[in-house]
Amino acid sequence: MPNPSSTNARDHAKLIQAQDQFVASWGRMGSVWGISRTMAEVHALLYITGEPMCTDQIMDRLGVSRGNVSMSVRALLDWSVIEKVRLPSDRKEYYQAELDVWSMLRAIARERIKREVDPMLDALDEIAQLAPEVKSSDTQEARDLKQRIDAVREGFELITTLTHKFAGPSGAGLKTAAKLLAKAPVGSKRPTRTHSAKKRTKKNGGQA
Amino acid sequence: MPNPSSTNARDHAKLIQAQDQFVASWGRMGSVWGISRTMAEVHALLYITGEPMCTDQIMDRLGVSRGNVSMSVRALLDWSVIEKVRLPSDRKEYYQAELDVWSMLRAIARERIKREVDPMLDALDEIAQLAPEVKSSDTQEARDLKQRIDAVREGFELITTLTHKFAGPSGAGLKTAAKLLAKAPVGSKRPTRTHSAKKRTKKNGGQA
DNA sequence: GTGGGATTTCAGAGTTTTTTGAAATGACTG
DNA sequence: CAGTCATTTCAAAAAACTCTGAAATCCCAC
Repeated sequence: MPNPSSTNARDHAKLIQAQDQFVASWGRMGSVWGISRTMAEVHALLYITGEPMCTDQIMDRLGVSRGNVSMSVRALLDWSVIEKVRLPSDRKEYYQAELDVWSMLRAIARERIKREVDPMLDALDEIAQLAPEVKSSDTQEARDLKQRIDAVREGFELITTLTHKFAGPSGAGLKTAAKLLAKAPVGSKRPTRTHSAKKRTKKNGGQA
Repeated sequence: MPNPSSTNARDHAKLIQAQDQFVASWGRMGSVWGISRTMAEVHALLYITGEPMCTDQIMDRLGVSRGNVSMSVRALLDWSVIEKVRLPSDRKEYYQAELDVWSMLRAIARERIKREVDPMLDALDEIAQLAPEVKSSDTQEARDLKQRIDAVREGFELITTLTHKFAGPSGAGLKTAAKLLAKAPVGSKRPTRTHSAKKRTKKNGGQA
């Protein structure tokens, strides 16, 4: 590279370095999110640069295979955290990240619920089919079992509802939610021992 | 322990089956939480039965090795979702699960933040060391970079704060938080059921 | 159609995580 | 303390997961 202004050249290097480091961290974290490292890195790269990039650019910058980029990009499109862009000058597909962080965090929350909580709820529904038969000869054991399953289900249903409300595609407000909570007084450890929330089972199209 | 009259015997089988299925689901989910399958299963077993159990009972019921049970139990103790119990009759250690679901969910949230968000925040701090040097010759690119990193950091910091507040060891209230949110009006949107009946059983979003 | 690149797919190689099992250590009792 | 049984540790095996690369497919301009 020439030195148009030596200061700019140095700064540019720093900038690239910062970007790379961001990409690396995000990638490391990906594994912890149940996302593959590459998928996380691709996303990080598109997010941090803000530029539309094509497959080859991504391959080169991250040093991963074409196939891997293809699969990662596909998944990110499904998650709707990146989108296709057509550059008039070029025949290739370009990809660009959604630039609002909150939409990104929302997507993560949404996907996690879909992959973690929902299947569990389905399973609980299924299990509930087995348990209720124990109604006539209700041993203590049987009643306890049902009670515990319901407790778990209630918790997970609440979480799902909240996620749909705040992180759903309509997306009004993960940020809103956060702010609401941040300023809410955290009720002192007064044990409000009501186990109120009743059976508002909003059974989605689950199995069984 | 139970005293099965022939009707009870059938019910008892169902009960065991329901327990096993719960354990299996929880275990499957474990991998998705970054918990090993066995660790999740041990916890599920102790939770769903509610009984104190010793290493051998757990081994037999789950069909895993002694070493594996030992390590899983240790981790669960560290997370404080189970505790040691001494039975006067027996020399072995027995383990028993915390029976409040919310304490369990809280533990999960707490651990996840510790393992996912905190390291990311540290990384962002480090990256922020590189970026600021780009202040004088501020290209648009440089300013964008800083702005994006800050946006991410803000988001993650908010999440951390909230988790400490609501899921921290003092633990006042994941449930409280959920309730606060559940009744809060969401932004401009009326609480209509527009997309309520969404198919829960949906294919995983194309993740490799 | 046809040619030439862009994209997708997927079997197998490579990597990481989890589990096993047996030896080492610890803990209690007589 | 010596014996017995419980628990922990850890190297190596097994399982799960991710990535590669080349062949197959798609897509568009001519």
